[in-house]
Amino acid sequence: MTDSAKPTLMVVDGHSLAYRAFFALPVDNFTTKDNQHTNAIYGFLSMLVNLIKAEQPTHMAIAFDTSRHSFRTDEYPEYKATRSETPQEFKGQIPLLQDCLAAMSIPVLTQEGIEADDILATLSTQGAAQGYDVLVVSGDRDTIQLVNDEVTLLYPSVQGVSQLKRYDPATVQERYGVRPEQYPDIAALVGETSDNLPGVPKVGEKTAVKWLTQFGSLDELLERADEIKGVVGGNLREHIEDVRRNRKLNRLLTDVELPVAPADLAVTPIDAEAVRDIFARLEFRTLLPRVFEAVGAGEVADDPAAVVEMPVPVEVSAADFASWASAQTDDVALRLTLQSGAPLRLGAATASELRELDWSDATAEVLRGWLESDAPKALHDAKPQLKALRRHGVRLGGLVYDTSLAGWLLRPSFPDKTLSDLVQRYLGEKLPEADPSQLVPETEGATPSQEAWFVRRVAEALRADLPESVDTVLRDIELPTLRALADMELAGVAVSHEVLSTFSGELAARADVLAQEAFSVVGREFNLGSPKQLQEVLFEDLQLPKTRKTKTGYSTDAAVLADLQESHPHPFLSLLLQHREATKLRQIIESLDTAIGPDHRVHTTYVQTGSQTGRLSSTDPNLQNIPVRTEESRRIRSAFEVGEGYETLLTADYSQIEMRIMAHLSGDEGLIEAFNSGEDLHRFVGARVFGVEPADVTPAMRTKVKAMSYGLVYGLSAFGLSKQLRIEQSEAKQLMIEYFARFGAVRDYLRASVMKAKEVGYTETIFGRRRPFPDLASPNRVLRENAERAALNAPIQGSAADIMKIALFHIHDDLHEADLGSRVLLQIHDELVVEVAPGEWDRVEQIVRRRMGDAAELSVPLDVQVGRGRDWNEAAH
DNA sequence: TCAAGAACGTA
DNA sequence: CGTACGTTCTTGAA
Repeated sequence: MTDSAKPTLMVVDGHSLAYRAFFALPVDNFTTKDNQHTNAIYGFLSMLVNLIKAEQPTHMAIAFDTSRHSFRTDEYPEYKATRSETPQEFKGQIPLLQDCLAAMSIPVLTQEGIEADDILATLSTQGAAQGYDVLVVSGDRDTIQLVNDEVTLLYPSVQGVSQLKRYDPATVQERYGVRPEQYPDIAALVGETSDNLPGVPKVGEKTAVKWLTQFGSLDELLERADEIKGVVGGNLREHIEDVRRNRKLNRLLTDVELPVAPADLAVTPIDAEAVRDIFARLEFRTLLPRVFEAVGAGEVADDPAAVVEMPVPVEVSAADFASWASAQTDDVALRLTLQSGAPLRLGAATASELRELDWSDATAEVLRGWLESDAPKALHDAKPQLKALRRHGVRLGGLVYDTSLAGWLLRPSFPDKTLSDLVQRYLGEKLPEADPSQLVPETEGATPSQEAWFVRRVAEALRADLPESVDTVLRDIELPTLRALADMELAGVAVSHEVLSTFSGELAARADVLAQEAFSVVGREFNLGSPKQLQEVLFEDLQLPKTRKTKTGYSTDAAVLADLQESHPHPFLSLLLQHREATKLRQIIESLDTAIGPDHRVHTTYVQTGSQTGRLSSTDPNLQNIPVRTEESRRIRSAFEVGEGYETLLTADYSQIEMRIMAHLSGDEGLIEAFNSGEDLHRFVGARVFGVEPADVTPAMRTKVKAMSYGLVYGLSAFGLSKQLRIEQSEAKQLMIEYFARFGAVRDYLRASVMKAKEVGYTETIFGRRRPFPDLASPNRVLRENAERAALNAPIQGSAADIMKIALFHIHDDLHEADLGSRVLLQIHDELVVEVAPGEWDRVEQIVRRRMGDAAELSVPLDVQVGRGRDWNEAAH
């Protein structure tokens, strides 16, 4: 504890601590929407706030290095020369950090040619002499020399910047075995690798301390260096000049001419407005109250925009609700709470009023008019609420905003899903929630109208943040898609339990037989599903060669086993593969079977915010990965049947949509011609690449260019291509050369597209959907190259997803508007499954073909394949 | 009971 | 050392 009578001067090495924060905090969580990295700033400020709160300094300053150049480099050019280049992502944060400090009225000190630590040394010396308790905060060990009875060092521990270790003379003595002012002597002898200051070989801390204790001082030691015996003695004598130089360089300057004295550094009130501004720009929400709390000055409440008094919820009758809602001109935020998919209570919020009521069939009738009208409504995660209303015969109209979709569009990589997450991130507040683990919660959760009020405010914050193109995607693509998805989920798809269970029985019997055979081949029984036990059998019992390494052992995946089978044929391998196949299919069937509802249909849930690219995902169960590749596995698809009261299933899929998008985006004339020629794509490309007539393209040639074409979309390498095609890397490389010789614009486009992404920090689809890629600027090669491949793929996969969504909601809306009974059931990325009502085939087919074909205006046609059948398998063409 | 990893299904 | 997903199973720690 510091003496409360004395003022406390805190001096901080801004550079070294921010640098530590930079490496301690994951950049992913600290990147603004315009891709400014903020991890170092956040980490530093967070630490500073904690320090201020704990230490209550009366005077304060933060020192920064100006550049790497200093009087030390003049003296010894190699000083710090081995330090790797400071990452650009770090450098860019320093000016912003200094802006923050300026707003917080904390003096920032820099001096040309002088390092931050010299400034600290000078101030701490002056401060101690003038009767201050001094706290030096630095990540540089050289500052240990400053410690004395008046000066305490706070040094970050290995755990990171949040944990500071306190060094007073006793602690230094205990840790290093010498007095603080002797520490530089040790450092001089041992050397400092990070500063590129070599010391005496074979001399570590232990030896240095021993010598210093023995001789009393460094000068004495160097004077009598010939008294030291052995190899280290020789080393010392040989490196005596290095030691002198080190000692000279690690002595901190205590007489730097500074424009300020300790007395000028008195803590002054912060500029609340400026802090709020810059924190908003850096998207720091939670830090703001912490800063205000720590400095105890400037109330958050002095900004009227920041204080938002929540109105009191008013319980109303359905009739009152209806007339109140109808009178609103602005958006109304809605929140319908549910219990097992059924409406419970409805809450609504405007900027100044909250209304709520219990849901019942009677309220449904009274509210129907307003709910179904175009009166603008904002919701969070509208889909389940839409579905609940639909089950009660209400079709919600006027959905103009969904904060869950908006939050995802702005930051597709963030896991923010719940309203609570968004309130935390965009308002920096906590959504009141009842503790679910308590029967009688201590804190009340928010009521529906209070939640709606938060929805409204989050929507406002998001509207301000969303770039225009992204807002267009929200309105013109995502919201209409949401309505279609709600209906698709409600409809479900008819699945035959009989077909599934027959198949499942067969597979179970087969898996048993295969397992028994496998056991007899190996000579013992074990769990075929356990990779661990499997490895024992493969590599110990059977003595097969070790395969590709995984984190936990050796891989036993299908590709590896197939390779193994080729090099070391063994009956067990094929039995194992067949067993895997049978059990996998059975697994899928079982999960599908248990998902069949009382209506004999399976209702998946489409997660609209489930991908980073704009695709949908499907869960509970996932209907987007139903097997199709093998003849046998397609029996599962034949269990997906046309439902009672409907005539047939229609499937429609885009052929090669991603390649078409690539042709469009790249403008490659060869590829565009390929799609306009009507020739089979891979045959056409093969003919060009191998210089033969299309008719003379062999299946092997076709396979190669097909793999290459698809690989392009994923950013594949010659290595990857060779592995995929099981050919030599040199041949793969040659294939790529030939390919690009004919389709060079494709390569040019892909290159340019990644370059552009590096520049602006995000990729964009044809329709303006964005995906940020902070890692494109990463100094870590693996991270950066992964980001490059993903950035290559994102506009292509994302544009395809946009196109399919546009087609989907148009079809959905057309069917509804034309009063047709037919309905879309499934979306599998580039395929739709439609249940066609009796007598509607022709009209439905026309709508589907037209809407899919016209979903986007590309420089190549969008080819749509349509199939028809009683079940999904039959309907596939 | 939970999380991580391996494996594998789809586009 | 090819993108994007979700599910199941085993395993080992809690």
